[in-house]
Amino acid sequence: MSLRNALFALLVVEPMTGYDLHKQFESSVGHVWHAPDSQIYPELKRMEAEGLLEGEEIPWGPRGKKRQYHVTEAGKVAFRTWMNTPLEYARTRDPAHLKAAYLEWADPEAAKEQLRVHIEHHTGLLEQWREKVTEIEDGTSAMLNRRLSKTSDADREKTKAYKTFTYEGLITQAEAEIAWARRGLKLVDRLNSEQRLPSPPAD
Amino acid sequence: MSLRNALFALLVVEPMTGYDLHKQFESSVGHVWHAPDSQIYPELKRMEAEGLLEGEEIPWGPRGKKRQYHVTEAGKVAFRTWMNTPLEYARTRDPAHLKAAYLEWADPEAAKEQLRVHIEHHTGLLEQWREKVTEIEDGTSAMLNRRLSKTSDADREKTKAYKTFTYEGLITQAEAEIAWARRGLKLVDRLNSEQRLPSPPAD
DNA sequence: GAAAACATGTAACCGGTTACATGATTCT
DNA sequence: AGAATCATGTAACCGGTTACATGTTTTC
Repeated sequence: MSLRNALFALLVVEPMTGYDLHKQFESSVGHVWHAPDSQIYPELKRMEAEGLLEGEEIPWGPRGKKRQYHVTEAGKVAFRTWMNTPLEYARTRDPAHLKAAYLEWADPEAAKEQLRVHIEHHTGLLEQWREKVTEIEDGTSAMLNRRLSKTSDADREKTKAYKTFTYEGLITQAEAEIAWARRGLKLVDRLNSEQRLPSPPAD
Repeated sequence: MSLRNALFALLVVEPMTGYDLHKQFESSVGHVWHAPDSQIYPELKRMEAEGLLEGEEIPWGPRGKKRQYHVTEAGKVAFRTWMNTPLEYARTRDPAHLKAAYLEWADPEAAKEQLRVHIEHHTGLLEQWREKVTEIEDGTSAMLNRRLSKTSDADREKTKAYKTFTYEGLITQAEAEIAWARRGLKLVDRLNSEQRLPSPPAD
């Protein structure tokens, strides 16, 4: 049940509405967790019902209103407990590698196209993550600055360090995927050129 | 819908029963895909109903029987089509990295314990995958040998090469995770020793 | 004779996705 | 006035997990 903890992670920094959270999932945190609004709003209600959050009605314009949630003490305890509990590792389910294992069933061109898409996908991620690291280092991340402004001096360095550490991990992952797919492209070429050009007779 | 394609991948090699498939998911293919029997049997029935598989009742002992499935031509077309279609990349949902980003909320000891578990988990995977590569190279993989015996000479090298390629990719991933978590351990130590031992006065 | 492995399911549940639905406010 | 954004949901569905349920055959 990690959606709940992703929500905690954002709400311990500052109170937010469901819509604010939804936007966060589209950007920064969205890189490690994503959820559609249809999941966010009901979960917030459940968490409030369980006493982990407290919602406050805030007027918005002449007739509109919105509900801003903040984490209660019970909520902080729950979040801290989750943070201290080791993860359970689920068995892998990796379509990209499943496919790679049976690539002899694909047309060579289709195989290459898929490896190219793999490279593009992870190149896109890589760029975003490098940007994030730059933002953290330059102090130009709005979200992180808000978070740091509410953090004690002692914890400020930690907060930044762990964020950087996370993104560096994701960068390493992406780089590994790209390198792997590049090797795959060469492999497809090699396997198919050999087929067309059999080894010369040993005269 | 990749369970279906994982089943195809196994059944195009040779006919199998649901139980055989279930065992496969516990071992070799289980590294890139896993499914419990409660999912396998109904899916096989559905695939048969759709004409993608054909099941054959096989007597087993005096009273027992089992159902062995083989892929029909329509099934092969479906599998090949999937193999030629690029994957859609779903948005990430990565509990380990989500947690890492907020590690300042965990006790330092709990944080380190989780990084250690991460290392252990991926070390275990690494060992299994290295074994797989060795098996492929030595020709000691029973499953792969059965598969190769039904493969034309031209495709034999491809089959082996793509399998090796896949496992090498998984090895790189695991190594990256281990290296990352090791850096994390050092980071936790550094951040907490600094706290206890503030920088000496610049006299 | 007992245990391990073979063989095949059903049912309840759960987290997540997709599609649908609606209305207010702010910006241009 | 219209578009973009803010704001909040419901409902149907789907893939996957967990727990439950049952019987046969082979091996020791």
